[in-house]
Amino acid sequence: MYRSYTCGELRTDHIQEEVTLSGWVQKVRDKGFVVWIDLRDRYGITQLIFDEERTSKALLEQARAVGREFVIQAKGTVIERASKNPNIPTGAIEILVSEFTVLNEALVPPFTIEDETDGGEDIRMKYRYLDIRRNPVKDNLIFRHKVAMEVRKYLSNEHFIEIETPYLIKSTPEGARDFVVPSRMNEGQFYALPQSPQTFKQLLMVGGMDKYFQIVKCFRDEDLRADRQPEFTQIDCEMAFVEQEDILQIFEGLTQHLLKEIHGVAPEKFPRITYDEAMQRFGNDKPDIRFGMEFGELNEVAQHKEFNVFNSAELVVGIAIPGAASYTRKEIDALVDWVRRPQVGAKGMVYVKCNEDGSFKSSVDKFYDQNDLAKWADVTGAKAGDLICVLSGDSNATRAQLSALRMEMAERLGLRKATEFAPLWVIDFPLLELDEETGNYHAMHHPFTSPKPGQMELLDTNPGAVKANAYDLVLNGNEIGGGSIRIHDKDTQAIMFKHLGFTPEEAKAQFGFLMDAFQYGAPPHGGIAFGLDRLVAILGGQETIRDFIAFPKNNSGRDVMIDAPASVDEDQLKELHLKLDIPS
RNA sequence: GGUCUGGUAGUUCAGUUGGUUAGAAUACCUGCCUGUCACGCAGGGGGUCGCGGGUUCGAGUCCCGUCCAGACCGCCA
Repeated sequence: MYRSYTCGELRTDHIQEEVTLSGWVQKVRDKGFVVWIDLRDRYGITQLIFDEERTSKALLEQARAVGREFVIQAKGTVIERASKNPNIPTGAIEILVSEFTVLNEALVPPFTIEDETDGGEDIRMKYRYLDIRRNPVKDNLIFRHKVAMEVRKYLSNEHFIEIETPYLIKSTPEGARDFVVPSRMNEGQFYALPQSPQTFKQLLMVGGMDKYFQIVKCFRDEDLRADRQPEFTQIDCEMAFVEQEDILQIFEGLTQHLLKEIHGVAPEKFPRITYDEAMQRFGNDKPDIRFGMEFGELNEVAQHKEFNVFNSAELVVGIAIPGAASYTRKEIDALVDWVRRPQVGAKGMVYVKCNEDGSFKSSVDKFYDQNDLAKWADVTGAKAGDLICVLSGDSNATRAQLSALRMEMAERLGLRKATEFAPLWVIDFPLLELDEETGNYHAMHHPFTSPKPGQMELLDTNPGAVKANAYDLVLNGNEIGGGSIRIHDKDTQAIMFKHLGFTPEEAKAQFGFLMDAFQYGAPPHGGIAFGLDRLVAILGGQETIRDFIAFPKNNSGRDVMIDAPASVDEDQLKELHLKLDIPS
C-alpha cells in the first residue's frame, strides 16, 4: 500500500495514528538537529519530521539526501506539532517518520513548483507536466472539471443525451480552414477534422434524438489568440420541435445554473438586445455591459458647422469616459496616439473636457461653442468631470474603433471586474455578411441558419438586410455561445446555397447527404454551441484560455512540450502517396 | 500576410552616452544552526548576452538580416 491518507487530510483527530503517505518533496528544511520535509500531493501538504532524538541516524541522513520533487513514501506516527502553522489545513500535526522510501528521484526542476513560480510562460509550457503540479494550474483544471460536470448534470436533467460524432469527416469550403488528414486506404483523398459537429447534430435531429448534446473537440486551422486555440472544446447542443424562445429559455437556464453553482449568484433574466441595437449602443456584437460609456451619435448636433472632418463623415460618434476630464494634454495625446495605432486605425480623435464648473473645453473650440458642446454632453450622457472622446468616418470602421477605445478605457479604469458577471442575449443577427474583398455574401453564422419568417423575398432584393433566427450569448464582452434555428426543408436549403454562390452540383456534392435527409421527415430544429474553454476562463475570472487547458498550443500552433507539428519520414509520405513541394 | 514588445546565469530580470574582469534576486552545491514552515547565517560553482553579418580602436549596447516567444490587426461561416 502506497498511502493510507492523502497529504491534505490529516488533522489533530488523527494524532497517535500510524499512517503511510506518498507524494512529492516540496521542500527540505534541514535545521541540523531536525529535518523537516514538506510532502505534497494534489490534496495538500503534510510535514514530515526526522530528529536526532527520535529518528535513527541512517534515516536522518536518508532524509537529508532527498531533493526537490523526489517521489517518496513515508510511514510514521501522526504527532502534534510543537509550533503550529495556522496557514495550512494540516498545520497542527506532523508525521514522525519511522520508515522511508524514495520511490523515484528527480532532477532539479527548471522552475520553482510554487504558486508564484519564477518560471516564464515558455519554460512552463515546455515542462507543462511540472506546471500542472502548481496550485494555480491544478486548480484551473479542477475548476474546468467542475464546470463540465455541472453542464452534464443540467442537460441530463433536461433529458439531453450525450452522443459522440466522428472526428474524421469531409472538408467543406465555407468557414474556417480545415485541418486535413490524408487517407492511406483511399489514395489521394483526405478527411477533414470537424470545425464543429454541425451537420451531424442536425442529422441526429432527423434521427429522432430530439435533445442532443456533446462536450466535443473542434478544430480550426486559423491564426491563434489568447482566447483561441486550433483545437478547442465546445458544448454542442441541438433540439428538435423548438422555436428560438425555447432554446433561449433552456440555455439561459444552463448559464444561470453554472453561475449559481460556481459563484452563488445569477441574474434572474438576461437582457436581450438585437444585433442592430448592440452595434448602435456599443459598436460591437458582443458588448460588455458591466459598465456604461454607451455610444452617442453626434451627426445631428456636430455636423453642418465649419468642421469639415465631421461634415464629410458618415458617422460622428462619441463616448463619455468617467472622470477623465482631469487628463493632462500629454495623457490625451497618448490616447489619440492609441486610437491611431494601426490595430485600431482611427485617423484622429476629438475630445471635450466637461469641467466641474459646467463649462467645456474641447479640441475643436474654434468650430463649436459652449451650447454646441452641451448638446454633445447630453447625447453621450457625459457628466461634469468626464471626457468625451469623438471619432468619425465610415460607420462600420468608426464603430469598431470607438468600441476598442471603450473596452480599453474600461480596462484602464478597472471597470471590467472579474468577479462581476453580466450575461445578455444578442438576437436577430443578419443572415448574410458582405465580403469586402470579393463583393460576395457569405453566411454570418453558417449556411444552415434559417432566415426570419417572411424575409425570404428580401434575399433577392437586399440580401444584407435579411435577419436570421440566430442568437449569441454574451458574457462580459465575450461571445460564449452562439446558435440558430436551422433550415429543415430541402427547398429552402437549396435557395440558401444558391445565394451563397454554390451551384446546385456543388451543393449536392458537399451537402447532398443533408439535403437527402431533409426529404425523409426532418423535424423543425435548432441549437447552440458554447465555447467551453472560454466559458471556463471567464467564469474563473481570466481571459487566457491556455491557463484552463492541460496541454495547450502556443501562439504559432505548436506544442512545445512534444514538439508538434513535426515532419514525417519518407516512407509514411510514400504510403500516403504524398509529395512535399516546399520552396527553399 | 502585417504591427508592436521581448530574447543576458537553471529561472526571473538589471545592465547608463558604445569603454576595465557582464551584475542582482532566486534556484543549485558545501558547512553551521534545538521548532522550521518564503527558516536563518557563512562560503562556493554557474554566461555561445538567441543566431548570422556589418559599423567601430572597441558591441550585451548601434545598423541589417534571421529564428524564437508574447499581444494585437487581417483571418476565425
